[in-house]
This record gives sequence, C-alpha cells and structure tokens, in this order.
Amino acid sequence: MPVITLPDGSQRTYSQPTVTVAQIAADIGAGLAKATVAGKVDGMLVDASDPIDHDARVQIVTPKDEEGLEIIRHSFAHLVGHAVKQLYPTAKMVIGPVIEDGFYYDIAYERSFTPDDLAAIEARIRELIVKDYDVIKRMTPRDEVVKVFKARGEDYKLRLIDDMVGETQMGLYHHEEYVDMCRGPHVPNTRFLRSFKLMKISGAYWRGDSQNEQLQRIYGTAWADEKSLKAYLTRIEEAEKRDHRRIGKELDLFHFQEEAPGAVFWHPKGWTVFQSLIAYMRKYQSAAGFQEVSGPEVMDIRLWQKSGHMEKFAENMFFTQLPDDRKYCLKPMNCPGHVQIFNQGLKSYRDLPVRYCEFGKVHRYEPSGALHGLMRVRAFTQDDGHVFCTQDQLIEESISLTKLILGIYRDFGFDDVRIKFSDRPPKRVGSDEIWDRSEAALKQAVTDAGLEYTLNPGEGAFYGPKLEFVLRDAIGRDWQCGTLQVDLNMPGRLGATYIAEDSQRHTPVMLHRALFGSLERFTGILIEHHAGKLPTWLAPVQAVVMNITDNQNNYVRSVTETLKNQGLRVESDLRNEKVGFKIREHTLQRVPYLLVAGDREAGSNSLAVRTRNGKDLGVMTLEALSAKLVDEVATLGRSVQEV
RNA sequence: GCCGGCUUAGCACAGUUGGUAGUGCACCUGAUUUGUAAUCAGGGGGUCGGGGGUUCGAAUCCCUCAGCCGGCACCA
Repeated sequence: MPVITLPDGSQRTYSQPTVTVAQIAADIGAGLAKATVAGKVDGMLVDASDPIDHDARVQIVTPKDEEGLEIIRHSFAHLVGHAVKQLYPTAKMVIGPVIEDGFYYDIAYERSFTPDDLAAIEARIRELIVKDYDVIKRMTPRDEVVKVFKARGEDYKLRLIDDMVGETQMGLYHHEEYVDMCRGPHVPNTRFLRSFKLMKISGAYWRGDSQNEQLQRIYGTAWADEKSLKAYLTRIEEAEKRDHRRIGKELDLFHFQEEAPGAVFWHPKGWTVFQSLIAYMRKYQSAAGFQEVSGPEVMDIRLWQKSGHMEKFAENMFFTQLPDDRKYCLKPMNCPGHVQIFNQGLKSYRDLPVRYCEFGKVHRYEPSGALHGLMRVRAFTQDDGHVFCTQDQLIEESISLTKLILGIYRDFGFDDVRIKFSDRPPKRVGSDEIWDRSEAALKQAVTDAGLEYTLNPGEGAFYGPKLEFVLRDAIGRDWQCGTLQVDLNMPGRLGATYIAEDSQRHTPVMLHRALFGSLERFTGILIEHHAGKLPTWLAPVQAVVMNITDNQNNYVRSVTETLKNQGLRVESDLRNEKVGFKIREHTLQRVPYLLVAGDREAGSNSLAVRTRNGKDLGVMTLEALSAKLVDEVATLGRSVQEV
C-alpha cells in the first residue's frame, strides 16, 4: 500500500500493492496524464509503466522537463532502430545514446548508408511515429534476452550483454515488431516523438577505438516541439555564418591551398590582426618578467633524440632529406631550443627564475582528417615560454603564471574559463617518482591559486603534467588555448644546470607555458567569437573615410592622414560610387567606423560617424573623433559599448 | 589515418537519360558627381581539381591521386 508524496508535499495513498507513475498522473488529472513521459521516484528516473511498491516521493516528468526532453531524444534513437530494421533487415544495431541537442545510433551494415538512405530512414520514422503506437517495456531475464537477440542476429547487442556482468534481467522495449535493450526510461507512446531531423551519417569506431572495425553512425536532433527544433536549426545556420573559414575569405584575412595543407597563407589584413595580438602579448609578458628569444626552426635529429621527442613524438614530426647525410627535424616544440639558450654560460641560483618567451613557429604532422581551418593546422605559432627555476620557486611561479593567463583572457572578454588537470600519459619519459613530484607540485599550485579544475587522466605531455585552459566562446563552444606544464625531465635530459648556494651543479625545474596557445587558433576563435566584428583595437581596418563627390577628395585625404598619424589603421574610399554603396561594402567588411565627409563636414573640419552596426553617432569634429578612437584602441575597447 | 560527401570563371552556384559550358556578384571600359546597406550600359574571363580509362564523343560513366567538408580517431 504505497504512500506517494508529490513535489508540492501532498500525499496519495494507494490500496493496491503497486502503482505506476502513469496511474498517479491520471489520478491528478487527464491533462497531466497525457503529458507524462516518465517519472522520478525518490530522485531516480523510471518508466511511466514501472511499478512502485513502496512509499516514495514521486515527480511526473513531461516534455517540458530537461529529463523529459532527454527521454524523447533517447526514444528517437530507438525509432532509428525501428525504421532501419524495417528498411535494412540485415543491419545490426549497436548503441544509440543521447548527446547534446539530439541522439545517434551506431549501426553495422554490409554497405555504406548514402544520403538517400538517410532520407528514406527519416521518411520511415515519420510514418512510424504518426501511428502513435505504445512503447512496451518488459523486464526480461538475461537468458531470454540473449535468445531474443540471437534470433534477431543482433551480434553487437550480444556483445554488450557479455559486458553486463551480474545483470540478471534487462529492460526490453518493444516498438511493434522491433525490440531494443535499454536501461531507459523511454516514452510510453510515439505521440511524444514529433519534432526531429536526421542530420548526418558518419563513421565511428566500435568502442571508440581506431583499432576496431568502423560502424556507421546516424546523427539526429530532436526537440519537444517544432518551435524548438526550428530554433535549433536556425542556431546552426547562425553558427555557420560565424565560421572563421568563411569570414576569413570574405574579409580577405587568409587562405589555404593544396600545396600547403594545414598551413596558413596570411593576407595583409589577417596578418595585421595576428601582429596586433603579438604586440599585445609582448607588452604583457615583458611586464611579467619574460625575455623574448628565438630559436632555430630546424635542428639536428640528435637533439630531438636527447630530448625524448624522437621516441615519443616522432609520428607528429616533419623531417628533412638532404644530400649531406645529416637528418634534421622541423621543431614541433620550442622547449629544446630554449634549453640550449639557457645552457650558454654558467647560471647561478641568483639568476633564477630565468623566463624566456618566443613567438615560435612549430610544425606538427597532424593526421589529415584532423585539419580544420585555423583551429587545427600543421604549422602554427605558439606564444611559448619557459621558466627555469629552483624547486623552491616552482609553486610561486606556477601561481603567477596562472594569474597571468586568466588576466589575458579577461582582456579578450573570455570570462568563462575552465581548467583541466592532465596527469601522466601512457607514453612518457621519466620515472614514476619524478611524475609523482611534478603532479603534486602542479596540483598544489592550482589549489593555492584558488582555482577549480577537473581531472583529465592520462592526457599530460610526455615530459610532464599540464594544466589546460579551456575557454568558451560566444556561442558556447569550448577551445583549449593556454597551458601550464611542470617538467622535471627535459632539463636533465638536455643538460641544463645552475650553481646553487652549495656551489654544486643542480638541475633546474622547467615550466612550459602558452597563453593564447596557438596564435592561429586564437585568431580563429576571436573571429568566431565576434562573428568577424573584431574589437576596434584588433580590426585590420579601423575606419574608412569616404567622400560624397570629388569635391571632398582633398579633405578626405587629409583626414585619413591625420588619423593615420595617430597610429590608427584608416583608409580613404574615393571611388566614384554612391555613398550607400560604400557604406554597404565597408559594413560587410566589418569596418568599425564609417566616416562620411560631404561639403558640410569638409567645411567644418568634421565627419559624419556611423558604426558597422548601423548606429549613427552624428557629426563629430575630427579632433573629438580622433581622441575617441585613440582612447578606444588604448583601452582595448573596454570603455566603449559594442561597436 | 578511417567512413561518407564534395571539387565547374576571383567568389557563390546552375548544368536534367554522355552531344564540345551558363547565371549572379566581382573585374575591365564608358556614362553618371551621387548624403548613410547595391546607379546604368557594354565588355573580357573557364584545358569543368590532377592523371588514367570506357566511348565516335565525357563537366556528366569507371579507376586512381590530391585537397576540402562532416563525423570518428588524434590534438595547441
């Protein structure tokens, strides 16, 4: 005789031994009963049809709840199964989980699915869901489940069952003739399944391991209603418009071509942005006590053997082939070079910490399928730095570097930064004792700095553990940028020493750090974050001065000259075009300020000012405008509202 | 690297059972001297990603290589 407590505190007592969520909902009201997707019993999600045999707190889950939506998505995965097995009976279903915004189903089939197949599957699903059939759940004993899937040739389901040691029964969900195994819960009826779209097909490895066979994955998105689905599809379209590859082309920032896969050709405008970032960083890290250096791009393989790169990183490296028998490597990292610089001359403990930094261009042979615009390339520039210090200085240096990194992100408007702690990877150099020490030190530093982090097991660099700084952009995507690594291996391998108080040689500790990470990637992130409307201090062209007629040509030229002399990036547009045409073009080019000079302005040493967002700032004197722009650039735009 | 798709003028794209390539924008020339998101008219431009094959004939079909796109795997 269960007593059911509802979220509002009210209680219902049932006289029968068990009751279901569906019955409880029906008792409350017909409307709620109709909307019931599942339930939560003492905080645990259950099917609407699951019997409750004890006193419990019960909550009804509807499509309006986050959990309800997830259940809808999960059930849609089963619908993929239902449709696929009808259309392609020999297909073997693997797993069909919920993911962000939707679901997927991995399937093994004798041939590849085509876009036509995808359309056919979607059409079949639409036919199935409007039947409003009941989804029937049956808890089934293990040996019977095995029998069911054996009979249906579902080899992968059988393999999954093999992994479920100790389970004596499984939930089987019957969708008419189709049967799927799942922990659930699922919708009680397909009437909840309406708003969806199959998005794409792709390959995916069995158990996520590239050593295993490849399955076919069907991705779909699903929502509680049509409006949410539409909103999602619109959101995707908007994100595509922000794509840095597209904007890079539109704004003439950079390009790629076949002869240099994964390497950027920076155009003048893109390089201006890139250089602005470097200029910013030079100032910032010089204030933090870093000295800029520059190491060779190509060095003898012997150095890379000593450093451990040949052993642990060779598959990511470029090599030279030359007539003189010597083999060289293009540097994939800057650290060995910095150690060579440190090694010149004798260092005293009084010299430490030594902080070197470099805008070092590194080459890494990335798998072809990984390349992606500026975000993943084979040649990139790191704002790299290495600190050589004593054991005693390690924690303090790490803390100040952490603060440095977070401060920089704030300047760029990235406030949502997560930290991941990556510990020893399987492929590494150095003893476990050294790894124990370096991991403990890095952990202490991040804790002392008062920061939260999540653990990222086994993802450290081959020479030491690392912190990874992940920032979230305007449309909610995460990007790994900065990193801080403690290295007790490399200095010793490459013979770095200093003379300590005891007048003996000691091996320094080395910290690796990058703030933007890859300048190429960071530029890409900025482009997408701002949808091409880079803040004025970064914009390749900060203002365009345009005439109305030839009459103002000289005035326009002199205004441009004046602003340029203030260090601003300004162009004249004297083309024989209507002003509306020019406004349109430069707006599309995301130029922050559009300055129009007609006879009225020319006569009063002023300009009509308009922003790229279509905001009319009215007529300003040249002097006032110049001061405004100079201030905006100097303060990195923090004093200004959106331009 | 793996699975699938794509590659036609500077850019965005058409090109329907194989019959020797089109549109818009951009570009060039001329006219127009223009007040806040596209002035008008004329003109030039493509060995249809590379290579090979089938065919009387290939942008269209087949093979192969490369690059790109979406995932997977890998990662700054």
